[in-house]
Amino acid sequence: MAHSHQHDLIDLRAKLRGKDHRITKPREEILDLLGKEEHPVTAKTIHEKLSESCDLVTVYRSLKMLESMDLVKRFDFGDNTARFELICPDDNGHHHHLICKECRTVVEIDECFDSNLESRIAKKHGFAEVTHQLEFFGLCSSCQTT
Amino acid sequence: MAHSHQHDLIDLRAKLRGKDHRITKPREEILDLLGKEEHPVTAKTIHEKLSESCDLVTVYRSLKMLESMDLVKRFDFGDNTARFELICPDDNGHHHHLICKECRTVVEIDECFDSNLESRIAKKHGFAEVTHQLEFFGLCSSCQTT
DNA sequence: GAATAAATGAAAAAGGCTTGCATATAGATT
DNA sequence: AATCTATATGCAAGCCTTTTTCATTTATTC
Ligand SMILES: [Mn+2]
Ligand SMILES: [Mn+2]
Ligand SMILES: [Zn+2]
Ligand SMILES: [Zn+2]
Repeated sequence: MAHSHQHDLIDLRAKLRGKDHRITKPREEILDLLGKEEHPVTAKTIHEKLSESCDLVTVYRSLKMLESMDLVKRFDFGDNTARFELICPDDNGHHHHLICKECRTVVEIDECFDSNLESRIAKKHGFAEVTHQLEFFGLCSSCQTT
Repeated sequence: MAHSHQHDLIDLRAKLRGKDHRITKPREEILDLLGKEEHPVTAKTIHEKLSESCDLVTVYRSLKMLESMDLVKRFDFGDNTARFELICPDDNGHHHHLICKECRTVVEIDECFDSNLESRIAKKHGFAEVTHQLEFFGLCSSCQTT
């Protein structure tokens, strides 16, 4: 844990260098915190979990910056609240979720549709750099028994 | 146009009857207006386009009601603003969009991935009534030349 | 036409997120 | 280690979408 954190920080320094971006306590701690989360979390949740507290505005600004550096990815579960997840190298941030409409339980999904669909759509409409946002919604086993 | 509107209204009456829901001018006109749109529109846009104006709150309330009756579907293009589209019978409201990250141009997409993916995911995690939200984002041909 | 349950308007507020500006601090320079 | 400078932060204010409250109006039933 301590080591992987150390590693993250080295990576972070490398990524931020030359961009005139600084390593600050809030940014460190936000990354650290995100590294421990299993699912996307809201800015508010992050703010509440910070041990060395900072302003909520700083959390928003940090997240925006980390997102722009491709260290963090933003997800949208359809409740008017952005959620953030650390981008991990194996899926490069590209994965999806299954969310219970009732209790809001989240399951990480590692499957995706065939990429041909996306490239076909891109080509058909002359679009470039096409990506997608895909989330599944349903009723988890507990919530079905109502 | 006039006829299809008439038809919509008959449908509407049928659907609302028995639910203690009433046919009102704002609801009629919102449905009428949505029937003319090619892409999802925001509550604000709808409000601005209403000829017989009503309060924006009424637009929100009407949309929520129409959504709950499965007459209208809500979409999320990732800009913190809900967009609404009339559910048309041929796709039953299930379709997706391709949105230009730059100019926000919207293309209606009628393709989707194989439904096996969804049922596999549902089964694997014990979820029921699983649906999905899928939107594509990219750069349209005009916006690529930057 | 009267009764009644639902819908509306108006004002206020909630909630997420952003902006402006003065102050503090990271990282570079000496 | 002290200094410098651009970047980051805190705080207050504001923006924007959406919701809530409550008195009034209106659609539908009888
Ligand atoms: Mn995830
Ligand atoms: Mn559409
Ligand atoms: Zn559930
Ligand atoms: Zn474009």
